[in-house]
Amino acid sequence: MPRANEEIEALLQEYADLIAITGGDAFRARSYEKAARAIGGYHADVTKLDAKGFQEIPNVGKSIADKITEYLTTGQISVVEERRRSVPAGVRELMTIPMLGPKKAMLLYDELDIASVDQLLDAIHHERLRDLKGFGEKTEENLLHGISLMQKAGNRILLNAAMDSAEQIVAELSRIKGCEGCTYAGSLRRMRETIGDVDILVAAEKSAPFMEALAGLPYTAETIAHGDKKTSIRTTRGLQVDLRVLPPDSWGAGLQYFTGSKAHNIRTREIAVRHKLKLSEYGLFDVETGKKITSGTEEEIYERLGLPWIPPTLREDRGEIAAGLRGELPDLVTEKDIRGDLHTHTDLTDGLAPLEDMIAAAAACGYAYYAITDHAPDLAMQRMTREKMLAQRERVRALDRKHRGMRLLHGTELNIGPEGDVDWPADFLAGFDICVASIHSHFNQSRRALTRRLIRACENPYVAVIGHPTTRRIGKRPGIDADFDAVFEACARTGTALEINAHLERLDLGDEDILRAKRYGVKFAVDSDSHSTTHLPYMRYGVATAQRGWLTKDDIINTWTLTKLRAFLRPKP
DNA sequence: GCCGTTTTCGGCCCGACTGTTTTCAGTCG
Repeated sequence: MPRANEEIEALLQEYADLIAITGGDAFRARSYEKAARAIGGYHADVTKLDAKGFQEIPNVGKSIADKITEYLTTGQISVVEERRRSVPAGVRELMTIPMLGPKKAMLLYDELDIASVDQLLDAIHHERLRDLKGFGEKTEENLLHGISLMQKAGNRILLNAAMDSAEQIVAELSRIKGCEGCTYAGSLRRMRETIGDVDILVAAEKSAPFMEALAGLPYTAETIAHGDKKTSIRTTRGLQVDLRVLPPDSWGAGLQYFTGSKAHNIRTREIAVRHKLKLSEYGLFDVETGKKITSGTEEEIYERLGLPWIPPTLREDRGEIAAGLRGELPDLVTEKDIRGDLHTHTDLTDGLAPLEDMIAAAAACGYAYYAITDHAPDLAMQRMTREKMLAQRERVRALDRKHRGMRLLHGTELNIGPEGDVDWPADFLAGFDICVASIHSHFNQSRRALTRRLIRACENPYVAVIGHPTTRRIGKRPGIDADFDAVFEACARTGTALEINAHLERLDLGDEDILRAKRYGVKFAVDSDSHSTTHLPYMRYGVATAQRGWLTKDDIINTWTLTKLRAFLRPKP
């Protein structure tokens, strides 16, 4: 279901992990990692390339090209299968725990036969790690913390992974004769940042053809439940998909019910009760007569309850019902309001695509303007220099207006150091059209230090946007512990925008922080933080997150005209 | 395993932090 590029990326990444676990050449492991990333982010579909085309992908040579060919013809890569046999899958799973890399994972397996997270937990609780070389009390504590973080994320998967599966299934089921409507509902329709399982709804008179089709899809690994009204399957990737087939005339009620959230539905049902009505997945009914009033569309149901239609991204019982009753729902930003992307990378630093490719892909998104913001030198691994940056600027200037008239902004993503200072002095920063500044390290400073650090960055006259403000990685790392109310206040005071980073592991700021920040009058920038042309479309998830934070286009600087945006980007007094 | 202003070998993003050690290995961004 994901495109072949992603399948191969996952396989090669797995191979790299297996090499690292079994103590193979670290540089060889790294080669596979680099190739995996390059293939995953490559603009062209590998199934459309020939063997020669594979080697045009950066970091892919003869050996890896052969492995791609093998995968496309046989569906697997034999050396990966071989290595899998010598290392239990659970050992690799251990590596997903923060602080646990290949060496420690293998040591745990070799010495203590630990090959799953549960076994590790058990061993920690029985103090069996104490005698292991390199493991101490603090390590145990960190492991427990890491495991609890993972378990809090549970089996939920990232938004785009669920969306890819759902859209594919919807496309398949929509083709079946008798389908009068088909869409996804649940937390996916509400665009929550992680998804537990996917709910698909179909409107049709007969359910059987749809149930059978779902059970028979190539990526269906097992059927969990199979009935008249509902079928549940698990995909080969472990994602649960529930399909419900509704009679066409109860489409609206079903969609409203299965979209949720539960808390939102409780509110709507309470309103129904007050109107002497009953709302269920089958429709809106008169309590006394039992007669159905309406069920065809969501709009009709909300209307009969005295409400305007409420966008799914707002249905979290965060005041949307009350706002709807007052007629004060926000006019939410949409993807077509976005005029440009203000945080993107190229292969000059850690991006995968050359400048020209990124710009062409951005122009194809229909943007009026686009900012290139490669990393600055304080992220030492990026090896940035003033000279490289100035040379890039010349190329950017030369490409200005050359793609569908799209205007280019030359910017940078600065690193906010431990004391809140950034890479370059004022005179050099003044040469950029836009400076995004973000935290990339020293996450464990005190709350006071972190707060001061972010506020100092806001106070820098050249910093226009704070990138991924909390620096969380969903399911991997919590956000930093800063006093964000103080930061939001500083952003509003200094005219610094906060980013809504659309990277699926970040979605940072998240919806709840956005709601809080908005109350301070802060402006936002919804950015993809693309490191490849294939990342540009993730903008949609940033916009959805902005919607979940109740933002309108006035709140978001990259919906503004270039003139208005440039005024905002001018150095602060 | 990939790559080339270093060109068929010999490097490979670099530095810092952490917890363990008592001088460093492992992990991370």
